[in-house]
Amino acid sequence: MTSCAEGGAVGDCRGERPLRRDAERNRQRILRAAAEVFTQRGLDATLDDVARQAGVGVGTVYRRFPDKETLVGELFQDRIDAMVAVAEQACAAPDPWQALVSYLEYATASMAGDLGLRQLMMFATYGRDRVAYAREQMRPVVSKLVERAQATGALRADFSATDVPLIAFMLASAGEYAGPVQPDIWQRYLGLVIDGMRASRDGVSELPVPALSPEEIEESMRAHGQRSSARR
Amino acid sequence: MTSCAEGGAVGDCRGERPLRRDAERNRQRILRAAAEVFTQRGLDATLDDVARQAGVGVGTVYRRFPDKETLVGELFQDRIDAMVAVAEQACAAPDPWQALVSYLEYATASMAGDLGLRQLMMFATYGRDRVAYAREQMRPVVSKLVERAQATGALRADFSATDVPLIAFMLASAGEYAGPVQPDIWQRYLGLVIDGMRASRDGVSELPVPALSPEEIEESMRAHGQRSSARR
DNA sequence: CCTGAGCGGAGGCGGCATCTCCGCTTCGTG
DNA sequence: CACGAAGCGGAGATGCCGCCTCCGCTCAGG
Repeated sequence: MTSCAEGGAVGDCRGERPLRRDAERNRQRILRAAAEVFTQRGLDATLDDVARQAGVGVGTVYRRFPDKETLVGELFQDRIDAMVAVAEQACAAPDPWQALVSYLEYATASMAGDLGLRQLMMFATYGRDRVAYAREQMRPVVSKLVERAQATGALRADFSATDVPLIAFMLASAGEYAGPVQPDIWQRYLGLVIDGMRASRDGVSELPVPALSPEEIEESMRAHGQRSSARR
Repeated sequence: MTSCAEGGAVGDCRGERPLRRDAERNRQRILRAAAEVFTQRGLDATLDDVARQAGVGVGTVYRRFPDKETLVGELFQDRIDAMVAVAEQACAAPDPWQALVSYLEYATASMAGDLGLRQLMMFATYGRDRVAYAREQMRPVVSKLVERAQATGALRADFSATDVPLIAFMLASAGEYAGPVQPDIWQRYLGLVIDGMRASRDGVSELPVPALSPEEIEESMRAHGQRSSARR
């Protein structure tokens, strides 16, 4: 299918044929649109949705990306990489407790703000090995983060490195529910969890975000009902 | 459609016509099967699935329950009621802190063990007003639970009654992820959160469940991948 | 100006969930 | 026991939806 491998023609052909300028522009539009759509509506979103959002025809999308999986992969690769990179940076921070907390916050924020990423990381419908590899890289780094924090005595001893991804996912899920109404509510529960992670404490640290009001809860429920019928 | 309202026949007819014995038996089977299926696989499960599980034909299901919504409603009504009832019972407990914790545990356990209930309560695709009504009833009771626990000084002052349902949902979501591998993992994070809810503490309370091993996390991911492709 | 890369979007295809229909079975009553 | 009605099963009608293809037209750019 490659345009040049056919007849054993001239020279090396593996360089990307440079793509006409308008085509390249469309490619970028598609990428941007896909990011937006998958982030907000999750991986269930249609490539037709992406096309509409990008303002191009479906055909254009499929010409550029052979299928959904490829597009999703290309899109989230760097976001996953970032996850690993931030963990490594955190390792270099001076205060081990703060380092762990920051990382947890970063991980949660990423997943809370991005339904697609959350689905990708936790339910592996698409980039299984990609994600598995990232997780593999992450593991020792997070372990180190946890051990160090425990060594200073700030982190409770029964906390485990594997708790980190699960907590991030869990908090992000809370955010999912309240998403349309108060997207940052996860910060409140992260605060709570962090206080629970301390080896000991006197008093409490202030929760960064106010609780939802009963009306807001009600509204969340309504919004979710609408969304799931509108989306499907 | 009622069999008796047709011709202005004898006496009162609103009593349920008693249903032949085998039919009643099947009805029960269906109800039991539906409970099992919706609990384990969520509200997306098909009525065909329910029929298969019950060992009856689809037709039988549809003859007894006009549509999915009716069946789901009938099924979850008492589970929702139980949620309210337990809250009220908790109010009567002697130790306010323990009462709140017990209720939180009960609510989380219910949702963690029942995907259908979780979807029903949080995403309201089906019994919107039923759930809304239950929530309405629950609200003052939970408020009381929270206020009392705060009055004793055990519960941090910035905790709010609306945090209760969100926390339950959040913890249950963690359980959802680890479901097939370690269904009780939510208890671990409930422990963590509870320690975070205390106004102050010295040291930590033991977490009731060990963390997942890296292998178990891996396995969860794999299981989820399979499940979502097998189910759809 | 002219050529082919690129475009759009209708529509083919396959899959899936809901619900119906009708010939056969079973209950239970006279 | 016999027979009418209640009940049953499950193939399949129906409608919907997501993925992807195809072909006639457009327009970038040498």
